[in-house]
Amino acid sequence: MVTLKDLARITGYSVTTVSRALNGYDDVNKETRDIILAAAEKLEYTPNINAQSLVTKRSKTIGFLVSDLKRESAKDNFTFEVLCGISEFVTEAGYEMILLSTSSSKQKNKTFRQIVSERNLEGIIIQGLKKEDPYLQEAIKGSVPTVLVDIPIENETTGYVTSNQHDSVKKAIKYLARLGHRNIAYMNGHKHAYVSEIRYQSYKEGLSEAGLEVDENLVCYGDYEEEKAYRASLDFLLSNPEVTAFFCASDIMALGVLKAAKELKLDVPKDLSIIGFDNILLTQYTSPTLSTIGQKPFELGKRGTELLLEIIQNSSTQRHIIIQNELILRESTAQPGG
Amino acid sequence: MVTLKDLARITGYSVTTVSRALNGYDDVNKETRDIILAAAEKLEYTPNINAQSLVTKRSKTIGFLVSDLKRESAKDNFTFEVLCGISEFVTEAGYEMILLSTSSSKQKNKTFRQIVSERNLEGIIIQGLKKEDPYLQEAIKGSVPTVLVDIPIENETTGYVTSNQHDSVKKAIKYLARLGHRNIAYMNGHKHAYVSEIRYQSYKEGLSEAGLEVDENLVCYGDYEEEKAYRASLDFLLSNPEVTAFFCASDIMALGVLKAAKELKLDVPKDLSIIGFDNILLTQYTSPTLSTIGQKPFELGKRGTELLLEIIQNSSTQRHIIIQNELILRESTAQPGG
DNA sequence: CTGTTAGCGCGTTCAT
DNA sequence: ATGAACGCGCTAACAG
Repeated sequence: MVTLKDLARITGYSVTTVSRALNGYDDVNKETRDIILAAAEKLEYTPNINAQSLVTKRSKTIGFLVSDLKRESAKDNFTFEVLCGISEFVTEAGYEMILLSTSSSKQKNKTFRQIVSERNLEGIIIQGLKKEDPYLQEAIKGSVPTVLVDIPIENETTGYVTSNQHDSVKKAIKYLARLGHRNIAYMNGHKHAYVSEIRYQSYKEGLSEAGLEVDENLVCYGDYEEEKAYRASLDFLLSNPEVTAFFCASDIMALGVLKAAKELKLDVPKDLSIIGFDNILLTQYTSPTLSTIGQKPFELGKRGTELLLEIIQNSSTQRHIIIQNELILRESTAQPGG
Repeated sequence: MVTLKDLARITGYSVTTVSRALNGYDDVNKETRDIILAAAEKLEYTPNINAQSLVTKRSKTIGFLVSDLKRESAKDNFTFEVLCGISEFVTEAGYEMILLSTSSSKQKNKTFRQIVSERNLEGIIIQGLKKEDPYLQEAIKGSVPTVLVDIPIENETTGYVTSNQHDSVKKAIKYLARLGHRNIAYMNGHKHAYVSEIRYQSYKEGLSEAGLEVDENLVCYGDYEEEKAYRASLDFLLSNPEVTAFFCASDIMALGVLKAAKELKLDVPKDLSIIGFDNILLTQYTSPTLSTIGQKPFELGKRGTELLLEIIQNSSTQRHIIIQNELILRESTAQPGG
């Protein structure tokens, strides 16, 4: 490892001068700078960011905090796409990202503030934490620059990125209504997620705006899991034969509904239309292919990082960014009866 | 941020004593220790790892180096699963992981060694780099503890994790032969990946051991992309109607072959059997569902991290770990002709 | 323009 | 059993 001291020794200048030459200060002789730069290049000098951050308080590092990354999470390429988006922008900006996975056991030992100060993190992006998660609460109250994915809360040091879920869900519901569907069911996820609430509200508003009545009995809960959605919809479809369309808060649950429909010999879309949410890769390969609301998680990650760095540098004019979703129509939607 | 100095001021002891009490040295009075520990707990003290690493040279941080994480990589849940595995073990061991994504532009400015020393990384896990990647070469030659995923190279400071690709590919080929297939084609990926070579070799050996001749003309190249595999196999199947089975070096390419078969009105598996590699989620949802060789990327990540930490601590007895794959038979394989 | 001094937060001699 | 002094690699205040 080559240090400033090494460069100082070799070039004959003091550590201070070397530091200033390298950091582009203009109070250093041009020739001196050239000599130092040449030496740095030759020896492949890179500043030790840890040492730098100790004095400047700027670690050039942000954290990406996600809920417990277990084996099962691997299916969730939403998180991964967000991650890729973060990675791309963070690199461009000369920062690096550290992956933080919460686990309940860990939370007992370390507070959010500790995790941040341990490594001088300049900011944090949070995704997938449940509403009541203590880390989330701490992040919102604290003064560490934070960007939330899909959790619409903002304050002095907190911003968020999300998609126009409200509009896009309403659009999907109204689309179904326009096709002629009158009994449109909703498969919701668990109540720990902010998005469940938003999507549910939007579903109800969509119905209203389409002139349809809201019937609380047409709501199922699938916990964002295929298996649970499958079982829930199996029962549900049996006892509610009047339902001709299902809007699901996630594609994974839509797969469960699709499976249940097949089990019940219901033809999709002839007997039952299905719309999911996320546009996961699978939706293009099921049979029938699945209509869905497409999110752009990569963009969420990228723009979220952008926002975070703005908050860190105090150069942000706004505290939230909305990415546009798109309604993607495939084979799983049609007029009732075909 | 609460520091050792703060604790010293509050408890009335010196910084040195506080440091030793917290680090479990036994040359400190029990009462003193209790007082200090209580204060630390109360103030939620956490050591600043950056400062620690400056003096101990142990940053408690490893890097996960992957090839350019672009928007398209998001489909690749192999990488994500490896990531999840790393995350799980790294956390258990009190380490943290930093995500490093290479890009050719970045490589011009920074050498591998620089990336490591910049943040005092204790070790690196490398996945998905091409054979000729300069970072990979540097990693192997250098003295930074390194674990390679699916690249069988080992030396004093380099180890690897991989799966028993050799055996599992041969097993798949011999299975097809036992079903009665005589003309088994191979869809290879690009030549930049080590695994392409290994799988190709194993394919040939599998044929030989099954008493079948190796015909170089039965090899296609799909670059690990669905679209390319689709186009390559479309041509190929037209001009090689005797082929009744296709072994593919990845599921993604198997999807391309499946698409081509449908395009050509070939029934899978009656007219054409297909086996893929990876066991991606999609393989369970295609129609027909896809037989494949299942890897355990989560395990690769987890065990790889385990190995890396052993190399770092110099406690490793071996330098490589092999995870067992499994041949998963679904609907895309049958006897020729049905 | 350049060097000296100081200190970020921490662990580690070496005294006492 | 405890503390003073030093240094990790770096930037910043001040002097000259």
